[in-house]
Amino acid sequence: MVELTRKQREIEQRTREILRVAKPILLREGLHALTMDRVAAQMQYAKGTIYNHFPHKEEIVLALAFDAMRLRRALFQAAAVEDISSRERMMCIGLACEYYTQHCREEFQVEQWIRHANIWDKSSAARQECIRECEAGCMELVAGLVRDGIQSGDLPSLDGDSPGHALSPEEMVFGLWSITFGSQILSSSSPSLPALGVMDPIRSTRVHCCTLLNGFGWRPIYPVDAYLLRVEQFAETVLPKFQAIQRDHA
Amino acid sequence: MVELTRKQREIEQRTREILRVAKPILLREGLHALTMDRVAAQMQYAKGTIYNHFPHKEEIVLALAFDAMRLRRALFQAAAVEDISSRERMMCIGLACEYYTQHCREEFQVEQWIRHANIWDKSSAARQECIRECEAGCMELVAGLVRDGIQSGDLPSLDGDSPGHALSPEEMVFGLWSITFGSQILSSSSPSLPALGVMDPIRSTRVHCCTLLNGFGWRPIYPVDAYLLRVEQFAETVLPKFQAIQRDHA
DNA sequence: GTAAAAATTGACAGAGCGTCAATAATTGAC
DNA sequence: GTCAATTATTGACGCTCTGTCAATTTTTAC
Repeated sequence: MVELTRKQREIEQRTREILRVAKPILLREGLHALTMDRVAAQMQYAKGTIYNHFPHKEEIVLALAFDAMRLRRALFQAAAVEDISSRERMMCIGLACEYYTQHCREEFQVEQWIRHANIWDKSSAARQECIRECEAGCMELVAGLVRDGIQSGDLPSLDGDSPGHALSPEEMVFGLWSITFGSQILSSSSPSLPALGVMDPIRSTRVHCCTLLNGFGWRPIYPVDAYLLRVEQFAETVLPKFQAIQRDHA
Repeated sequence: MVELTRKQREIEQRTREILRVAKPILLREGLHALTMDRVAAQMQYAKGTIYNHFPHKEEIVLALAFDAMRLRRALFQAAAVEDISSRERMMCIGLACEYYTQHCREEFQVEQWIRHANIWDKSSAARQECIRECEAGCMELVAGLVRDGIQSGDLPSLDGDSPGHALSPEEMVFGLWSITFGSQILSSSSPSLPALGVMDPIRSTRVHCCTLLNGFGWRPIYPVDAYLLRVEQFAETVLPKFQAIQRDHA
């Protein structure tokens, strides 16, 4: 649509280059090591030029996080369109989460930075909006699955005949989101987890999700053992897909 | 035990005073506003004196967070000793969490700062240990309840007769911890939650915990409605206790 | 009362931030 | 191809915060 001059393309290219340079500094040495001076020096540009691209380093961090979230969303998307039952697609979303934390470690790590108040508050409304939208997109994908479940009759709805639960689709998403998110944060920020007796947080989280989904009455109801086996099966199917998506993203 | 000279008491007193001064700055204006110069000026001391108490501002933040966590632990403790069934005491722990996030807002907010990598990494091993210990203490309280449940026969154990679940006590704690922690973080860092359809995150979280506990097979098994009512009942009992603890803490 | 120990002070060096006037490069009209 | 207008680049500068330390004051112990 928009015609870009050579110069404009160059500038855009450099924006990407700045992110490429900033990422390892942030990941390996932390926020305090990421300085505009250093990025400029490493790229052989003057500091002012970097400031033309990003008004402060926090925006660099948020831009990196946005990239990371786009990868997450792509994984979710791939998981959500598998040609299987709604509950099983939900299991695949879980696998996407696992894949993201385990095999897209850098992206996962970068994503955490947006929760830091000083970074979030400092960044522009526009970029905040991008991120919110991406997050909402992920949530919407999952909520869509819940609605599919209700539509297909696999999942009793709030005002349906089964009084076993009392949650709207979005509230169910909130529960799954909380438990997945909570486990991931605890796993990544609490190195003492094994010492506390949690040997295999991934397996635990799978079990918890299964328990929650069973509790919602989402058919087919799985005994935990069967569920764990089924997840392993799906993992083999979707893993190559996830890998391809990760490769394309870079 | 230890005899303290007047001077030593003065110094200890001042350490507390520094925290008292720093807290509102951190809460209301954020980390960047919390500078040693400013604390010193506000207390009418030279900057060097403040540095005698804390080697950098990050330690001030961690000290504040430690205070906050001690309050949390005290609330947990009060909840765990209620003279009711193990499952019901677990419900009270949930209420303690809710109380902490809702009515000890400042403490909850301060506690979040320890998750910030730059703050955590910069602080001394000693203070990190204090915090870890306090966190482990909270976890241990909950794990104790799970063991009580198993002992009393209300909760089928891993190698027991009910194959309905497959988790160790610590893994169950991990699940409850994750969902509670996850909800709290999402609620506090995602102001768009209501916009996404999650109107009452506290109620949702209660339902999710109930679902999880039922899924563990923890007797008495509650239908969601009955559970919500029971929680409200308990809330009335424990609220005054919580309030007293909060008052004493200040 | 006095000497040793401990605490306090604030000036200072160092580092990063973000700005901006000066300079250089690019563009487009003729 | 030239030149004026536009746009991009530069790095020195002022500012703020950090953490240190030698000098000074206060406290302690005898």
